[in-house]
Amino acid sequence: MTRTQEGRSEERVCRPAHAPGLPSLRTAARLPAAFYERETTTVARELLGRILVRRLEGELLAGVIVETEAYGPDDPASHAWRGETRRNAVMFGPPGRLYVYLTYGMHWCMNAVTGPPGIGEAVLIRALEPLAGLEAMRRNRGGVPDRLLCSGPARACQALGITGAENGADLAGDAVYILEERVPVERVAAGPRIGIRHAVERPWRFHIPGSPHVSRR
DNA sequence: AGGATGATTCTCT
DNA sequence: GAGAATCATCCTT
Repeated sequence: MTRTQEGRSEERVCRPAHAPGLPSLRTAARLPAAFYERETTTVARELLGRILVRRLEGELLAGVIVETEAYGPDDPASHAWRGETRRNAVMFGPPGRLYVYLTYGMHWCMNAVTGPPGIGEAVLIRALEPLAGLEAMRRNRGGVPDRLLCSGPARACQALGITGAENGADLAGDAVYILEERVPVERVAAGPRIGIRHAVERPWRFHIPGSPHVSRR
């Protein structure tokens, strides 16, 4: 346990930014499009433990993906359910792109597009374990406890400064990218997705059990 | 042109 | 556990 400036007690949550064995955030290989061009639930599981990197104003922010949700195939809960529209068009494009949308008028959420072109499927990135650029994340998130910096799809986007401007970005590019190397993931838990009205029974939410950074403890 | 609707978060009880 | 905030998008007149 450590003490924050405000005196709250909280768990020590972050891996050392330069721990041995962690890849270089700038130069390490990124996941190729072929990784994403597979069954969406498989991609959702295998994104856990990968490092998502955000280049923001010359600074590198990063976090380990600890929670995801699969959307598709044949999924009434998916934005793609009623076909392609202007908002969800990126979902129907090539895999390995970022699909960013606005919900409730104020919250951005990000997805990794999966499956072959023409198929509208994606993986919602729901939570990250902050790894680098924590000062910027704290700034972007308004000084909440570190455990809450990226513990939800909109929180993660706010922490990383991801908005509609990043919609369609190539995840093998330089603005937002995901590394190929994976930190050890002991177990993966599967359960119902959060906040949806349709197809609530499908166990398409995946997370690393025990992580203090998932959206629900 | 207008109304309904969220893959959420925060604050309060 | 409930309610509000807040608006781009989508679907119906």
